[in-house]
Amino acid sequence: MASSKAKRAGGKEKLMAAAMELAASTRSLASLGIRELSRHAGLNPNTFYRHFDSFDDLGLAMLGDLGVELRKGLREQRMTPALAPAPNVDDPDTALKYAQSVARESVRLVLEFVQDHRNAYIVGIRELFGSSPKLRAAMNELLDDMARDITEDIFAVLPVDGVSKRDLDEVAQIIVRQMVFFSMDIIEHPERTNEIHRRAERFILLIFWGALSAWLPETVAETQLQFPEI
Amino acid sequence: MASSKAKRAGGKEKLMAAAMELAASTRSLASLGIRELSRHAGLNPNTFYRHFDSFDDLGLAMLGDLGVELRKGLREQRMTPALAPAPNVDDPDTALKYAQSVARESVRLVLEFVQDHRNAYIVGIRELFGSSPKLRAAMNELLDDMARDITEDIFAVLPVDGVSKRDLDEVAQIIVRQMVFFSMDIIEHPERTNEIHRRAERFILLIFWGALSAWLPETVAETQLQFPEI
DNA sequence: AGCGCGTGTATACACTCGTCTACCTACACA
DNA sequence: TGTGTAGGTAGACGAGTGTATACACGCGCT
Repeated sequence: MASSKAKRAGGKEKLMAAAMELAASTRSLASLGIRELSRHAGLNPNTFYRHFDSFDDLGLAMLGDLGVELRKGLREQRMTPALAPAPNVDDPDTALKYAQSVARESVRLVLEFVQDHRNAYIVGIRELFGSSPKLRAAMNELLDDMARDITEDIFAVLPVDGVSKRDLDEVAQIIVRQMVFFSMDIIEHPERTNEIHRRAERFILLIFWGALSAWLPETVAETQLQFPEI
Repeated sequence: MASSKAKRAGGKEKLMAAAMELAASTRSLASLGIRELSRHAGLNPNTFYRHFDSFDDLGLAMLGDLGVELRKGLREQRMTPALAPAPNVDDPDTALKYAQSVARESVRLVLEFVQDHRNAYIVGIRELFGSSPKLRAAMNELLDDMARDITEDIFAVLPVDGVSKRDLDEVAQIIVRQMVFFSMDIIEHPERTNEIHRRAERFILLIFWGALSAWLPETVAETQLQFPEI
């Protein structure tokens, strides 16, 4: 890779990087011009055709990259500090503290990732509701995959009886989708980071609280659990 | 209005209608061309300049229209059938049924509105995450206003002690935002209408269930309320 | 009657766009 | 050593773009 003459030095990557910059700061992916893009990448317009058939093509490549990086980044850090000590689910107090720390840790993880990959995220979210059906579908799939990741992780750690994977997945999807909004909030208002983290944590605990009360009412009734103040 | 010669016949409205069609079916608002737009509206390109300074201008006008129509449509139907009989909040069973019918009615209302205003919704949601900061801000404001509407309505009907308006507003915002996704789901998959309605209802009940258990735990503990099967 | 103004049109100019054809160069491999 | 091929460039074409200037019509004034 990377020859001495700086010739074969990955025009594809340059194009994708340029596309990310332009799409994040200026407009949607589909509305970029081939010439504008190549100009920004310091390449000849025709080079685009060497690597991509269309802008959907380029978009799919970018979302693919974002997806693997995101899921990898989240997965590899998921089973760490907060989750390492397998909790005693029967003791309500530790279970609550455990859930709270997991929520806090997960929120921190995602939102920091967002800020570290600002441009990629902007493009991704934009295309989630953008004009290209292919990109919309790809982005939706990515979100659903993330939800499934969450579900599996939870199931692996807490194989709760009486809660179907299907129900859990529905909740996970709700969370992932809501995080899209929180991500956008933090991108647009980085100065409100603390508030946004707090709201995201509250939301997650709230929905799990609802799920717990709905699915395992006797557990909640028996133990006088108190929703934490956050 | 509307002269005999069909001359002064509202080019502004024609342009906005054409913009809605094009933006919904083809691409984002900002990437429309003036010529393309006017052509689609059957007007001369320069006519655009008579009415709008920029595409942001046009977008703001469209979102403004969508906003008043949406909020009006929802408000005027809010205090109807399901809510008319003021419920007995102290009787858990009727309270639950009440909440359930409100949720179902609200979901139906919103999602039917979405399907009746498909194009407007597509444009609105697209610009919510689009490239124009002004339009993003306007759309976010619209959502927050809707959340405030909900909060006020709930407070008017159920002035629950021990629950702050601020907390309730946070939940309302979560709901409104999640409904954006459900709206998109129903636009993209109208054949799954029933499933999507069910999921939306479940979500709303779930989050309220969580809020109830979190804020008023004794109420839930005292009465053996059961989360409904839906 | 005369005038101003809001609205819509016609034409023209300079520019950018996507894409086609042709050419160049470095590497892989036989 | 020769050759095929992937990656990158150059130039040109016609079509479409934003917008400026100038013109046309109808209404509400005074």
